[in-house]
Amino acid sequence: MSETPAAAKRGIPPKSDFREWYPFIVEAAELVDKRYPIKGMDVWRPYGWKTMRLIDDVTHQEMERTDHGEVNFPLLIPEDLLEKENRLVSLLKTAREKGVDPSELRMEGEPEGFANEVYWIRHAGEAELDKAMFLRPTSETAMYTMFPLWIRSHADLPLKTYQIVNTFRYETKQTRSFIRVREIHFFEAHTAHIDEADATRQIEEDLEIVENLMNELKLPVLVTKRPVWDTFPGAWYTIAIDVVMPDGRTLQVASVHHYRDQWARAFDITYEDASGSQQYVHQTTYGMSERLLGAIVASHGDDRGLVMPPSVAPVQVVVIPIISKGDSSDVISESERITSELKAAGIRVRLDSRDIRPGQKYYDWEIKGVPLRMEIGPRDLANNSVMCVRRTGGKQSHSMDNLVDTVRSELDIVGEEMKQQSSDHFNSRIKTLPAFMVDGTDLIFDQAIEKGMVYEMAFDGNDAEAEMIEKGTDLSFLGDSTEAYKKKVPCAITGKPTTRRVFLAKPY
RNA sequence: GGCCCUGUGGGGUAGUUUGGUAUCCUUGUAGCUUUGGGAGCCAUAGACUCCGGUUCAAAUCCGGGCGGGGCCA
Repeated sequence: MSETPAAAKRGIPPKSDFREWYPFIVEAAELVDKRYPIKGMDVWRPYGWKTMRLIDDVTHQEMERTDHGEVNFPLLIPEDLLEKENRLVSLLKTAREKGVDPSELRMEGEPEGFANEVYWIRHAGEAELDKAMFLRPTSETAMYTMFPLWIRSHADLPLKTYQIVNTFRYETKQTRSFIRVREIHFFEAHTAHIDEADATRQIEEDLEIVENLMNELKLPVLVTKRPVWDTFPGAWYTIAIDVVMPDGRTLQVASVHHYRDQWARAFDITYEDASGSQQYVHQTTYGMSERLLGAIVASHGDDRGLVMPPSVAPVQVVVIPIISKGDSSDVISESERITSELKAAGIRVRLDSRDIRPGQKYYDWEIKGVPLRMEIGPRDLANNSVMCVRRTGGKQSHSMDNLVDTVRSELDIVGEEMKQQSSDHFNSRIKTLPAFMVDGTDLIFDQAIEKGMVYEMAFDGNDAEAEMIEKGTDLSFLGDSTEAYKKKVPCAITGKPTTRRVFLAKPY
């Protein structure tokens, strides 16, 4: 990919230099302003916030469709609830360790959970508080304090709730807009069920929601069950959704957790079943964040700027009048007319009537990723036509008649092209791990491991063997693909036939 | 968590070694030209991260805070 002269003039780094391109583009497209003086806390600008809101709209629609109720919990959580969570997490950790062969154990993980990365509130004015509070890093403890009050009998189940709120994590590592931030625009769904099987059905519904959403955003994803050592603290298992970024590293954009009745036991969430006895509920959670926007920026953008999926583009169509001397009033009035016609049809359209040259306008809207540009000049007017330019490429004159239909189909084409391009990239970044031999703790590969790739392999080994592969490849286990191999394949390390299909990658 | 590097107009930079007048590009604004389907010219605006120290004098040297980047665990 080479830098276009126009892009160079505007100072846009080529996308192949992703580390430079990404931070430049999020500011140049006016998604955020990073100059706010706290690390990892960007200011959302109107264009960025509108995009996020449109992504949230899709989420809301899916929640509505699946009968989740929206709630809104307080930002602050009292200290003792965190201790409750920590006790649960360490209890589970111990249990997990007991159930596994010690030789297979991995000596890592974070027994403290979120404790080290929460923001504390210990004072009100100068006075120290009797009861310290913290800013939610996620809302399990807050919600599960209320769930026992809401759940009495089996008739109250399933309880399906969600909220879209800001959460806080004190990140010490390098922050990056949308990808790693300290104040997170967060979506979390929390459900409670009558038994494990019903909770499992919820997990399936969640994955269906993920599929719908990713289809709207034109993002191909890896869906994997995380390895035990990478499971969310307190979860029975975790299914994570990762996007493959332009540099081949993966970005986790969503995760779904099956808690079984583990949290219910810690928070005493019970219901009375049909026979009159008390039972613990089984719970799930489903989380997503502004990383979705980060993935859109990274996946679809090009050397000239962003490319917005039509479903969430704040401006789907920009109308640019090409003014010429003399009879410019016709061009302007016609531009206004088609703008209101499209607006009336529910299309997000903007008329750019600024008194600057058209070329300047093209650059501005290109960098913002507007899917469709319509140019109207005297020549078009004479032919009863408009010039349509797709952000994904292609320029075509269309009749002014049936304009709404034309725009809809042009937007669909942009969406299809985005889908095609992102899945081409996705497929080109996934390879089968080359065969290797084990020499002590070293791995000797037939072919070199390429940087910037996601590798898949058949795997049926233990944790120690997994760790050896991670060290030997300098990649991390994402986990078991939800789409296993159809036929049994020999495990890459033990040779045992297995259908387990594992992905390895360098995660963000 | 440990170690190293770094901070100059809105954005990107030169200058820091050797202390004294801050460079260029971009952007903004005004104007000229072009009369507009991705132009050019001129003028102008705008900066040394903060606090302290050394010094006649600090962007420059020293210490600390805050911010940014990298490497290791």
